[in-house]
Amino acid sequence: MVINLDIQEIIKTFRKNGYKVTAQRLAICKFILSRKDHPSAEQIYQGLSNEYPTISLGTIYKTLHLLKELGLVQELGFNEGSIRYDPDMELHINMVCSKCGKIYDYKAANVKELWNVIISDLGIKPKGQRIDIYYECEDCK
Amino acid sequence: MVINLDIQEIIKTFRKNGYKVTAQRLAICKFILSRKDHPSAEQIYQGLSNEYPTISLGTIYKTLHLLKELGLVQELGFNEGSIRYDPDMELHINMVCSKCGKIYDYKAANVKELWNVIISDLGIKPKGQRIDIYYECEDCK
DNA sequence: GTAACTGCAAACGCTTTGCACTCCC
DNA sequence: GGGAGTGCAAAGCGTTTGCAGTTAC
Repeated sequence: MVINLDIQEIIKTFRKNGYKVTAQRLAICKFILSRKDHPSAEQIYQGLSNEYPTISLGTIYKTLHLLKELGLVQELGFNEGSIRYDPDMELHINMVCSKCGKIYDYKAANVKELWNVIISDLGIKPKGQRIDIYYECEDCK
Repeated sequence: MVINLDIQEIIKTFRKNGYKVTAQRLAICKFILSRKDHPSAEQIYQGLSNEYPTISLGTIYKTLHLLKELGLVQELGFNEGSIRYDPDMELHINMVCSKCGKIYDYKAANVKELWNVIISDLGIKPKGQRIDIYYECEDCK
C-alpha cells in the first residue's frame, strides 16, 4: 500500500473532530495525495491557483497544520528553510535528491524489521521517526 | 569515539582551505563541540555573549555555513523553523525530545551494520543521511 | 442562524546581505 | 599592507496572525 489515506477517510476524520469540510481543504488534501514528491506550501499554492484563483497561502498553512494535528501528514523541515509535507505516516525512508530537492518514499519489507531491531536495543518508546537518505536522482545525474 | 573533531584539526582545515583563524570562529567551534545537544544559532549567540559581548548573529551564521562547507558540521532543519548544528558527521541516530527539543546522538555498533543492509538493498550511493527518533526524554517525563 | 473558515494584508522570526571598520597573515 | 573577517543594520523570505466578510452545517 503506497498511500494509506483516501479522501473519504479524510472527510470522516474532519467531521469526527468537528472540523468543517470545505472545497479548499479537500483540494489541498487531494493535491498532496496526488503527488509523490512531497510538495511545499508554495508548490501547493501554485498547483491549485488555476482551479482556485483566490485561494491564499494562509489557508494552505492553516489546512496543513490541521492535517498535522489530525495525524494525517508529517512535516519535514529542511535546511533551506522550507517545510515539505508527506501524507505517508507509516515507517519509510525519504529519498531526497540533493540537487533538485524531490523526495520519494522508499518502503521495503526489511526496513521495518531492521528498524525494530534498533528500537528494541534502544529500550525506549519512540513517538515518531524520520529517516532521510540524500542522493542524486536519475533526472539530475 | 563520541566526537570526531578537535580544535587542532579544525584550525588545520581552516588554514588548508585558505580561511583565517579568528577568535570568534574558534569560540563558535569550541562551543558546538562542548555541547552534546546540538545548539541553534541563537543558543550559540547567547552562550558566547558573556565571553564575546560584541559578537553578532551574522558572524555566527557565516561561521556555521563555513563549517558546513568544510564538512565539519551537519545542519538539521526542523519544522519549527529552527536549524540545529551537529558536529558529528559519522552515521548516528539523532534522539530528539519532542517536548524540550534537546537532541542527543546515539551510536550503536549494530546501527551501522543494519544501515548497510538497507543501503545495499537500495542499490544507490547515498551522499549522506539523517536518522531522527522523536521521543520524550528523561527530564521531560 | 451561527460558529467556523477564508482571503487579504500586516506582522513576525529566523536568516542573509551590504558595507565600513578591523584584524589576521 | 592588503584582503578576508567582523559587527551592525537593513533587507529578505517563509510562516503566522488578526480581522472583516463568507460559508458549512
